[in-house]
Amino acid sequence: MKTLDETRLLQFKKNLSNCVNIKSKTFYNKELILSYSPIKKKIGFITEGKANIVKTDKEGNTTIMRDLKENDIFSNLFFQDSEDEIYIISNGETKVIFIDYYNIIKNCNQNCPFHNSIVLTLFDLLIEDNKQQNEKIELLSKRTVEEKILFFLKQRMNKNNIFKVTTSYKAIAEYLFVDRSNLMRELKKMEEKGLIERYEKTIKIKS
Amino acid sequence: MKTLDETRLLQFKKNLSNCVNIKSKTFYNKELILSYSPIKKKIGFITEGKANIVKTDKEGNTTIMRDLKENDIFSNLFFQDSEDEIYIISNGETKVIFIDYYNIIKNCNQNCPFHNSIVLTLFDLLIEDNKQQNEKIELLSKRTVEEKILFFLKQRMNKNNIFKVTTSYKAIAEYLFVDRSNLMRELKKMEEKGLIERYEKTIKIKS
DNA sequence: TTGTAATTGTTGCAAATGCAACAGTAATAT
DNA sequence: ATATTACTGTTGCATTTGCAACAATTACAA
Repeated sequence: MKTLDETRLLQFKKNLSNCVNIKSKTFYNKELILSYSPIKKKIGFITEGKANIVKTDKEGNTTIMRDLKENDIFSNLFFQDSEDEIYIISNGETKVIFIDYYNIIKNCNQNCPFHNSIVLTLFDLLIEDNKQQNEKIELLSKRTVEEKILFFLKQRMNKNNIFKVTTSYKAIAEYLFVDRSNLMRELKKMEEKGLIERYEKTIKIKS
Repeated sequence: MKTLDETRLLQFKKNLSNCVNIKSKTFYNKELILSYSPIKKKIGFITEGKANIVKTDKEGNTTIMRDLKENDIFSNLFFQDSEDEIYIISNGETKVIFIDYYNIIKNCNQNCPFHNSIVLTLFDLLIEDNKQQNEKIELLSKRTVEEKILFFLKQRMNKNNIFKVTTSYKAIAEYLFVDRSNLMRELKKMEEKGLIERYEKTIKIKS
């Protein structure tokens, strides 16, 4: 049984609007949702759309650290001060609720009836995020590009073993932290080996 | 200012013993602390010593996914059912407090005065864990072994730019997901380049 | 619609990396 | 004290990977 079902998330959103000073905001494609800040501690919750956690190092190399989607949370609390710059960037139209960290640790009102429930849901959302991070670490622990691709595909394929590239091969390569041309080359090899079938942006996993 | 200072962690441990049905247990070197289980949902808190999150794939390859130390939390809730097996293994003598997940989501007693505080501390511990995971992802996003080594060393060096290998080079290679012999080779190259100085298990970072 | 920018697909090549093997050393157990 | 096991350090070699460059295609904006 999932700990975070639709009903609970709906309740969560309702509670939020009753309890904490929340701010809701809509972003369009490639807008900055949140950047590292030790001052304004915020937790964000995606109610609609998608976003990426993007890192840029001092040489200007950009990597996609994480994909975020509806019902995922993120926070500048998750990042340490670093040489690299880390941003949350919208991927298409994205609606976000911002929750002030201090509203969580301090009870918003005396005995606010919603507070407990909100904190517990945030707790479970954090666990869910933690799980996703572990998956990413597991993905990156794969030794070869082929293994990474297979792990990635198997995680995302539907019932019919089909995965559709909704973003781009470029984005996938960035997500896997591998060279794009090498990703293409490996996909071709995998097709020759019979591991996958590929028709443009549709991939069928055969193993 | 740190959100999780010594005082607060001390209070946390005290509260735990007053509130939730906790179990404290001591493990010796290389013992199994926790494994994946969808039934018994537990959160562990390390009060003394160190541990590793270790993954073994179906070919038997073992990788160290994370290092855990005093005041870190872990949970089988953080892992999804997977082909690979994931365990928490003690690294030397390790003391752990186990907290039942259901004791967190259900208030242990009516209006237990400790509960709120415990949940909030767990919340912050989760954020801290999240941060550490992001650091690991950032580490793995580095393109070359040299970059990985430097990132790893800079994170762990002391005020005098010294890092002491307390575990083993083998363990570090596993943590960086790189070949051990290649790690040694790169260390040698880095020494020749003047990036580091090395005397057995003591490394001085010079950049 | 047309021009511009972004993505895809491909390849040669150099460099980085993993693998295997082995000797030497250190740590641990008997 | 000695045997056994684990770790360190090194190397040759094959393979994988990233990089650079380019044409072809697709998406997007003026």
